[in-house]
Amino acid sequence: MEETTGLRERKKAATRLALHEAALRLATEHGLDRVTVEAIADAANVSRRTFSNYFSSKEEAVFHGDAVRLRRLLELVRRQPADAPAWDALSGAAERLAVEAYGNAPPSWLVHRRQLRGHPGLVAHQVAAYTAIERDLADDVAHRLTGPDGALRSRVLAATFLASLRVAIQHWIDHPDGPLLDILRTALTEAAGARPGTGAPATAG
Amino acid sequence: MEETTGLRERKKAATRLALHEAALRLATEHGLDRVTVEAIADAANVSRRTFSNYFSSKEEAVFHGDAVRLRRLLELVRRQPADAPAWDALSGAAERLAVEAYGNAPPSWLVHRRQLRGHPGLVAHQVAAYTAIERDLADDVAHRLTGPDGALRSRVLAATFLASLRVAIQHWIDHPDGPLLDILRTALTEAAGARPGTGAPATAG
DNA sequence: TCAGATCTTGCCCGTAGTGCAAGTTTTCCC
DNA sequence: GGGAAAACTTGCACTACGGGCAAGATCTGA
Repeated sequence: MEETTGLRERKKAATRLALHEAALRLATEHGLDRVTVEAIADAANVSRRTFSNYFSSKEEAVFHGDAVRLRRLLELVRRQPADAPAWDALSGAAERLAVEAYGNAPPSWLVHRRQLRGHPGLVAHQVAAYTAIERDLADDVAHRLTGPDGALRSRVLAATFLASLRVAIQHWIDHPDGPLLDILRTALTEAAGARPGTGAPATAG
Repeated sequence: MEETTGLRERKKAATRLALHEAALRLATEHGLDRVTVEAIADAANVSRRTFSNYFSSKEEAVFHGDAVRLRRLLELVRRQPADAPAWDALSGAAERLAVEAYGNAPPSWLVHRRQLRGHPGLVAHQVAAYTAIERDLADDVAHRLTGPDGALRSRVLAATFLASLRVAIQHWIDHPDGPLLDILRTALTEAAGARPGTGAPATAG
């Protein structure tokens, strides 16, 4: 827990956070496409040019929080027991994330997020953020797999896992009746056992 | 198979196709970010403004082919046997798509696609295109599910299925040793049975 | 304290996306 | 076949975005 960062680094973090929060607030207030980069920069007391030094687009600024949480997820996966099978490691890390990063999210956060739901440019960036770490995640779980086609199968695992996580969080934002953890478990169970849950496929013709 | 379309419609289709092909060709030749919308429009003999009437961005023009195939996939899913379980319907449709839409793709197509691999703006758009139909797909398979949490679970199914399909196609483009169908089956099997495939099926504690 | 590294800002340019209105092509119906 | 209506194309103008560049401000390390 060493927080011995220099002043410069702390200022940068503060600016990044200010831009992120300004972007989130303005986007939920007026709708993202009625908010200019300049307005976000103004709200964070920096120039338009400086905004570009931190984020490459409005969308990236809005989803900065998600990006942080996704990096945290990677960290959690790496810290799973060395002998845990791939899917167990992934779902274990996800459940941990659901508690530590979303467990005590203020209701206002949910309201904010629900405002942003459905905006085309935003969902595009959101899924892009998820798939951005797909390769890293696949690399991290590859060693937990046995059998042939490791590269392909670890990639499928990472992709389906991230898709499940994304859907679970989205569902929770839309229907916040109950903790995310319950929804996440349902989603991960469905993903892990698509076969038994839907009926026996048996080679499916 | 009625092709009784009017002249206007045929012209529009031709223009759309010309723009798509020009975008694909120029992007593979020079790299997408060194190609302007104006250049694509010129290559298709229309104005820059007309380009915007057909596609909202370069990326959309490049991925027009994928969008068409994804719509076709929806169609194939709807035509699956009414009593087929959800996952069977999805994988059945995917296997059909692999044959009919990718089965006789010329090698040059694979080369083109490999050129585009890894471009950040492109993968973002690609995954966005996939998730764009996620909701429709979920609605189409919801009635094939039994049990509680149908909305969530059908969404998870659609999302994980599309993720698997995307990964399979990507893997095939990167390693075209063998038909897509084989890779697809491996991917879908891994997705459907993530748990048993990865090692110990029983809680693995 | 001070030199070097790093960050911020304004300026500028090329590109993107879009409303609008005028001109062109296709359709539809008599 | 003719002519009005609908649909499409195009150029223009304007806003916004992203990023290179250089000058000034701020932080760091010795």
